[in-house]
Amino acid sequence: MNKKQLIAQLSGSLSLSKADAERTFDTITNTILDALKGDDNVKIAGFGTYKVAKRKARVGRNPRTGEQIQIAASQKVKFLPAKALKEVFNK
Amino acid sequence: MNKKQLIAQLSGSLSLSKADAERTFDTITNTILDALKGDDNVKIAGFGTYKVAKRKARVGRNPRTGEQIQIAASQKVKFLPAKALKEVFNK
DNA sequence: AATGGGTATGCAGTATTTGCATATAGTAAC
DNA sequence: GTTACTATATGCAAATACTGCATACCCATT
Repeated sequence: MNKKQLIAQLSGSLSLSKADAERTFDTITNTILDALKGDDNVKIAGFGTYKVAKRKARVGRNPRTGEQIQIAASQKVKFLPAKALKEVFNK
Repeated sequence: MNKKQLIAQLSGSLSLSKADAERTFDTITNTILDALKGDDNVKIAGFGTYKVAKRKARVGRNPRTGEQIQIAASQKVKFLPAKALKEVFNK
């Protein structure tokens, strides 16, 4: 399922136009992103937690040449599924 | 930021009552979950991809006792941040 | 306001994932 | 239709995930 399909489905479920559904959806993702940018974890009960994980610098490798390279520290968004979410898939 | 705070913020941004904002948000998460339950990955351009990762059974260990234990196969939801999302945090 | 419940943390050791460069193929967005 | 993004594939080192369990904590619901 891609974003377009998701929007189409939401449009139906929420009785919104597709444009409105998309705007609503984008507002939500932007709100979450803004919180994360502010180094604020986002906890959604029953769904999961978004958090920014700091990754240390380390040694990597160019798989094409085999050459070793230094990889800088970076950050990425992690999503930790809530307990309820795991149970859905393991029953 | 927890769900309540997120809902409050969305309520303002979207000019919805908190009850409506919450219903909208729940509809979205449920839609995503339903797709995942149907073994369908959810790709949100510019945000990320939710996918169900199947984990094989394997041998683990109780770190308290050192005892070896068999861990059953399981599934969990993985979120892979999109390229745009990584860039936000590494600039 | 209180209480129950989900979540974070720490612990040890192993299994798993990550992420590098880069091109291509496929898909999605506009 | 054309542009933009994403998945895939490759080898390999190091970071991280995962497990049971107890504690502390914060949230949600009554």
